[in-house]
Amino acid sequence: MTTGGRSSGHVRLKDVAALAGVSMKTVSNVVHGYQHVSPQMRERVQAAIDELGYRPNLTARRLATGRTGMVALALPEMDQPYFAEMARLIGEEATRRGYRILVEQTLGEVEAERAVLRDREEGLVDGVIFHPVRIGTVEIARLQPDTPLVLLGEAALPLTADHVMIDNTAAAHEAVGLLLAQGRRRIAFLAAVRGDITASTRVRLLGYQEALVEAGIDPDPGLVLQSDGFALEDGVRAVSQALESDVDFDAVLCRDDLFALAAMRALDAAGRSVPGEVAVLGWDDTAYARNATPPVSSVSPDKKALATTAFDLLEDRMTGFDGLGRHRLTAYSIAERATTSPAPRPAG
Amino acid sequence: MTTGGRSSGHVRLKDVAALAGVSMKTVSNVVHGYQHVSPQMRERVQAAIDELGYRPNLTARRLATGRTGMVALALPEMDQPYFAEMARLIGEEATRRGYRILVEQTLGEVEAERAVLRDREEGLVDGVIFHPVRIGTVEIARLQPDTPLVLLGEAALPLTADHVMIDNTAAAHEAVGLLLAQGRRRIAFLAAVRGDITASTRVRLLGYQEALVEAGIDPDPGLVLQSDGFALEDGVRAVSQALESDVDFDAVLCRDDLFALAAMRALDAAGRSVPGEVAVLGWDDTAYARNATPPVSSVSPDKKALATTAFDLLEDRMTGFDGLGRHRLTAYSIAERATTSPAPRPAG
DNA sequence: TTGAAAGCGCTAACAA
DNA sequence: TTGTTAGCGCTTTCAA
Repeated sequence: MTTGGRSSGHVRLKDVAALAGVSMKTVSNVVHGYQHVSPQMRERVQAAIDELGYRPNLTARRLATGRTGMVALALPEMDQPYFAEMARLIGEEATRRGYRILVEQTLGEVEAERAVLRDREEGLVDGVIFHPVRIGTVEIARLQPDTPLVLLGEAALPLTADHVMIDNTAAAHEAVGLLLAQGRRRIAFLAAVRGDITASTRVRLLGYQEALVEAGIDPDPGLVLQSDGFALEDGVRAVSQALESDVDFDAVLCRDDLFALAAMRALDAAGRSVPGEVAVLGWDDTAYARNATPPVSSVSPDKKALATTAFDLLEDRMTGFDGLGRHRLTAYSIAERATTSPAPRPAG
Repeated sequence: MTTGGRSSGHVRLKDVAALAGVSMKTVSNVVHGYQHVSPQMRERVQAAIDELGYRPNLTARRLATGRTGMVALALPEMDQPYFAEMARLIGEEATRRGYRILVEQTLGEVEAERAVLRDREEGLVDGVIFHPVRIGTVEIARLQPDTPLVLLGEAALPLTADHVMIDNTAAAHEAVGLLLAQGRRRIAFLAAVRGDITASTRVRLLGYQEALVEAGIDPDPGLVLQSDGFALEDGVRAVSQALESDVDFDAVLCRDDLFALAAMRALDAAGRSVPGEVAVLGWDDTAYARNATPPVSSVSPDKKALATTAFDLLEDRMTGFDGLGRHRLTAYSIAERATTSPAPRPAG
């Protein structure tokens, strides 16, 4: 063993073979830890590898094997806490299983989402985990990618691709049930963005209604608060306006934790106490909710389970499974924190 | 033009050439939009491409060109807001320049960081953008990767690799200056994690001291608050303990926005008003700070500039530049929000 | 302007 | 157990 590695640019398998005086196959065997290699042979080859500082060229290996060892993760925005947390978990899962992650940000643009399916990942990755927000079931089915595909989220549920999510309707139902059990009666739903009702909103709204009706309460359309966009300020404005128009509510279920923070801010500005006068319940149980003061209650999808399940399904397909799309529901819970405490405390 | 694409598994360049009755080179020319191709030829080939639904195999292209079109982004954790936001920006920058991003989470583990340099990215990516937290200058210099490398953060500044950061000492200096200008005199520094003083902390602490001395104030070691870890709870505990031990301070500069939230929570629990009794200043200007109520002031590195500069340097190297490491400082500012307002309001 | 063919570096079937 | 060699699919020099 010499002092490692000439800093030369390219050391090829062939070079190692030449130096060790063996065939490429033998070197390959050593590189792969193949069983039937005599110890002395192994040592000789390893010495050559060390001396030259040889590293296999992964691209070449890929071309030869047809396996890339990479999985694409396509999601709207990496910096939204929910997606950031999912990305982290999926990344960890990937590492555990020997894959690497290629991230594709769609930024919620239709074209970018189409591109994910259409031509972007060709031969580049072994599979794709995709959280669409714009394109739906039909289009995905039509684009028929031949790369294994697993979908996340509520936007698209084609029969041809695997899919994982939590039961949003049930979760919303349960969330409202919790608020009802705590004595809330006028429960607002801060979820809809004007002119842009997402699939998630739709299914959650259903659960919201179900729970109310079940409790003998007539859903009041005035309690479905609409915002002009997805930013914090949009949420604040929506809640503030409701407050100013004397919309009467004692709880608000929010589309995500950001909107829960928005509700907190609007309520704070209006001098309403939380949870005394108004309970606030977020969605996704992200760092936003956990780290806020007071800590915000939130519907908590089991993100680890989502990540694991998605990868399970994907790995099936990457290793040959070719059946119809499978749909999995993973667990969720409701993280009860300070903003939904049942014991009202006096205002201000 | 027939109805597009047989759903066959593999369509090769060769197949297109055969169908169009031309050579592979011609097909390749069309695929690449090469100038000198007669219109009728182009049309004929394009028809064949459409008919077969041909998509170039990127892995093969890579092997042939030696260019992968991918850049690795190695960072500790994708779900920490600062890194999430950087990842988003770098991702956008990559898209803009025609690269894709391979994300490598080191989770702050030494071995993972070593692996980034050592053998993980060989032939897989054209370059690496790496934010180390564990390994330092010397080790990076020793590992000498032959892949173009640009470093982010304060941990390592080898002479051999490019590097981008903000001037942390100056920023801390300026931050403390701002607090002083607002009349604060007992400024705490919530930055150090016991037994794990990071490079960032070190340089910021320097700026903190400089500013105090400049103002004729003797730095009080008791005002350097130490936590037991990086989590919110650790920060809360550190601040609460200081409060309980009657450490007297009227401002606290935090190592990151999470610790600023921690300070807010501890202060809130102790009934101290912010910014009335205590000003709070975070670091990184992440969504945590922007979306909290009240909005938290924060030292704001120009993340866009960091991302752009990092990519500029990297692209230089990927296209042949091979000089010594270059070091760039990018802009920062201080985002003044509600927690540092100079006008104290009454408590409670 | 288009064609032929030699790689890119590795893998794996087949031989020895 | 080790060696030979034909691909993997695309690019690109050199010729035509």
